[in-house]
Amino acid sequence: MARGKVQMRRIENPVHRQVTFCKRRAGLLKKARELSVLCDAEIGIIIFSTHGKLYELATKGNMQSLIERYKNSCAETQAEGAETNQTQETTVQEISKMKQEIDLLQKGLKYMFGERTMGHMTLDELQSLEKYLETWMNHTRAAKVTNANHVHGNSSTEE
Amino acid sequence: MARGKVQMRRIENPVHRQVTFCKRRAGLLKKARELSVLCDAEIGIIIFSTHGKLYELATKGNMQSLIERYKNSCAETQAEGAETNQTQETTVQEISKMKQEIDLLQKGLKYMFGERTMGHMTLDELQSLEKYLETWMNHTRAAKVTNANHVHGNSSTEE
DNA sequence: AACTATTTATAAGA
DNA sequence: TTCTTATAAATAGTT
Repeated sequence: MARGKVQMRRIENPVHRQVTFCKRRAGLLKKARELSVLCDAEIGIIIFSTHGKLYELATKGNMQSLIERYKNSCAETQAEGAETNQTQETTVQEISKMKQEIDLLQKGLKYMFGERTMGHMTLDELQSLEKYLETWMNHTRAAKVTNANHVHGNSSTEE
Repeated sequence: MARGKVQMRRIENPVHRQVTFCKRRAGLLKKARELSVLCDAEIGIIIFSTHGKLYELATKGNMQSLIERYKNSCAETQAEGAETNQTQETTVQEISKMKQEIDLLQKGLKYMFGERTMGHMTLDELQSLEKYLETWMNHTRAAKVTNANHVHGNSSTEE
């Protein structure tokens, strides 16, 4: 991009290619961070060099949680295509809320499995977490009953 | 970057933010494609807008295969770390287990927030979920006490 | 969506 | 490899 245009094809000289890779990789990640901050977007980037070395960026949380969100989003898109009906109106907000919950739950999980991240959970977070767990457990128990009913007999309304 | 520098913070004006998001997103994806071609790298980008809309790029194959490669690469890196010191031995397994838990918890969350995915949870999954919630709630309560203690006084062992 | 004045990224050279 | 610099590219504000 400077001192001469660059042809858009693989750089054959390995030294040039390596140098360009370093520079442009840095540029790409910088641009991604800027986009994330300026526009409040969540961005993940995975780069494998020619030789298989991994470089990554996740602007919120970690790559794992981003991948989970990605998978969910894909699943939803497919579901929308199948449905095309009204129940999607509130989905954006619900998803946003879900994301927060998942973050909270992931923190909790880490703690539960013995990592020393408890220090990163505030008292407020812990209290929220406990509240969710309680509510949730009730839901789960109710679901278990319903689900058991379905298994044992009337499944007329299932998908 | 043109006609005036831009402050590196969230653009508050929603119209400006949206326009910038479009422009910079296009720029970022272009840069990624160029890097991939010039340097023969495999690149994946996942972008969630403020409103949760997904944009993605995978320069070789599809995102799914890239994610698989990413997970393998991470697992290898962790395994290497494990060889160096002993306390990492079980980390890969723990992470794998955690991932399963998160999947379970996400399913549960979806149900809790009223999506119709309950049909996708088996009775077994619901029972596991309930068990985890119970165990977890106990942990959380214990943590709350510990955390409160730290807040109120002895913080001698904190980082 | 198209236009430019500027800023930013970067290819080549030191 | 890191720094410099001429130039290409990206883009913020405008129309």
